[in-house]
Amino acid sequence: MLKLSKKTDYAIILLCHLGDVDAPVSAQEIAGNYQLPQPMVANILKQLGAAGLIQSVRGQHGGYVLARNADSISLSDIISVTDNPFNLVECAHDEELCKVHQCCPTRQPLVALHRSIQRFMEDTTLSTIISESYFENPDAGKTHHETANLS
Amino acid sequence: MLKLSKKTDYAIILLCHLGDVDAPVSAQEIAGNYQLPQPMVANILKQLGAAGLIQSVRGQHGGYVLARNADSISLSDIISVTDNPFNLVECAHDEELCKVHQCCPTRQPLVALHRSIQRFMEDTTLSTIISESYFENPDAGKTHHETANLS
DNA sequence: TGAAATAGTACCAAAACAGTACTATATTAT
DNA sequence: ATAATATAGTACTGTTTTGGTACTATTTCA
Repeated sequence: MLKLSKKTDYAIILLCHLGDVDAPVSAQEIAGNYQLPQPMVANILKQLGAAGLIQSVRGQHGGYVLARNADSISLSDIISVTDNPFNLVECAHDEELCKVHQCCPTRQPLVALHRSIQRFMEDTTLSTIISESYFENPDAGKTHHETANLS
Repeated sequence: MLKLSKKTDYAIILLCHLGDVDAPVSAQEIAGNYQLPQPMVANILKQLGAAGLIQSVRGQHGGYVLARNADSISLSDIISVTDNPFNLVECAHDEELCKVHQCCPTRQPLVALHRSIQRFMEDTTLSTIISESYFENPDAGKTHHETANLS
């Protein structure tokens, strides 16, 4: 289905939160804040850490902080970690995967759609997301947010 | 995952084919032509028929023809039938589905992405696809195509 | 040394996907 | 008439993905 996975959905929320504070934030803290399943949140944070999008601080009072500036983390980066590298159609990146690229009636336009989406996701950064969410909700800068359930 | 299902992939191929000929084409004929699994092709055609995108002709020498002009069948129409109505995030259509739309940090930008993709899929019609595929491959008008495997 | 955190996996149930199969009905050629 | 060739409708199944849990080890600080 053409839909973001919950994992990606959650990841965006977590990253938005991290982009919003300076001190390390723990998995438990975020999970409690948005009422998301704690083990899931922990796992996603581990993955985001392994991918280098966030940095971990171990030990008591540890947690996670963004590894780079919010405007250098794109939606595409996030999806690559929590979903997979985006591929609307398999042949979008590797033309040879399509056995009949010589006369495939659908490749050209689908690859065009793929590129269009890809570009959008590269242009949309965490800071875009954060600032847009502020626009919709002036209170979002507070420490406490409510449950979120998007995708 | 953010990927087209095989069903949608096949559906586009089938519709392209139907948009290319005037006489009714049978499921068997198309399946053989592209070397796609015949029962799948048959099922997809049934679905497309039930949805009103194509018209069926029963009995011997029966088959399917497009129910409307190729430029009035959009990618969005197709995906609605073979995948589901497109929903990048659940709250895109029904704001109330998101329990915290008041302070959800991700809704605004994701809905923007949703709309952008949605619009692209509405603007891309079967005739767009067919003409673009011709541009890539001048031989595509022939009766016989090779196996296609996109998504 | 114990509490609180991350690190790294391994696991599991439920849903979606890809594909098959079967029965019924319609149309046409013979 | 009836056999052949289609669609119509629907139910089924194996595999993969998704969503979520659990466990063990390690790090850090009070």
